[in-house]
Amino acid sequence: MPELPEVETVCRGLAPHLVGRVFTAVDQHRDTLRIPLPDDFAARLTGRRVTAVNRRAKYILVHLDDGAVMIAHLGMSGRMMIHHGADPARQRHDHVVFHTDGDDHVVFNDARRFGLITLARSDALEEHRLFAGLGPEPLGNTFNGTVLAAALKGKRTPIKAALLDQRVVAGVGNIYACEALYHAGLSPRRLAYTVAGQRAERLARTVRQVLTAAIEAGGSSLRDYVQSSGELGYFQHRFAVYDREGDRCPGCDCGASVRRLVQAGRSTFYCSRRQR
DNA sequence: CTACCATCCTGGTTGC
DNA sequence: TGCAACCAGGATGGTA
Repeated sequence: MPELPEVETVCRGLAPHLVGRVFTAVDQHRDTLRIPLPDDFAARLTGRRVTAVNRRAKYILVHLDDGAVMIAHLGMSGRMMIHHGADPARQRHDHVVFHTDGDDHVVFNDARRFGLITLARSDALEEHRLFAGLGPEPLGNTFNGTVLAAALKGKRTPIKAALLDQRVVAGVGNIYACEALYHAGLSPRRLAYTVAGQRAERLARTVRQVLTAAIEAGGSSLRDYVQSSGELGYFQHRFAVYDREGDRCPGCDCGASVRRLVQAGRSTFYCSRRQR
């Protein structure tokens, strides 16, 4: 489920249930997700109080009172679900259950196991191998057209692929790359280095706008729940092009229809009239 | 550098 | 209805 808006939504859903709470027990049902869980994972969390929950790129960060941080990535199919009251029956693909001293517990479920959970020191996060090299946060105040153009300079790869490169900008995935390019009027095939100046300004702006609008909508729910509460995000109803092959281009009177192409093994949706 | 491919894994949808 | 092929929100590593 997860690009930046979905991960942000999950963090906001988790925070009220975790911040200030103590992990009373952690049930670990699997040793390895995308990477192995740390040694003594459950023991290192048990008894710790959560001080904050936030996000970097598509990573969920759960900060603990001993200076450790739990890093979680949802991959393609990961979910963090909040369960109230007594333990419900374990569901298929529930890998870790976090019990707190509150009324509820959090379950990490991931059918495909492309997600990961690990631990790091909060004072060394930016040097952690998962974070070293990540580009700017698109909703942060360091991201703008100038910064984007600098990251794209000299890159002869298609702009669509460049937006998916987490070193260029952190947190954009397949859906929002398509949407941002559409709103910027840029062809997904355009070579990245040609996006500079006004084009880069425009693209930086549309990336920011589409992500912000998606967060306000609670993210997008395709096949899965997004919000930890189990509610559905609804930004998918506002997609201009993503998964809309054959639909009329929605934003103008160009009369063209949305097309699909494959780039770097991923589907790209676009309007060839509007996007140049 | 670049493009391209395969890989990790499961499940839902589509088409015959 | 059965079954196989194909597709999926991500990231990485290898090859030419």
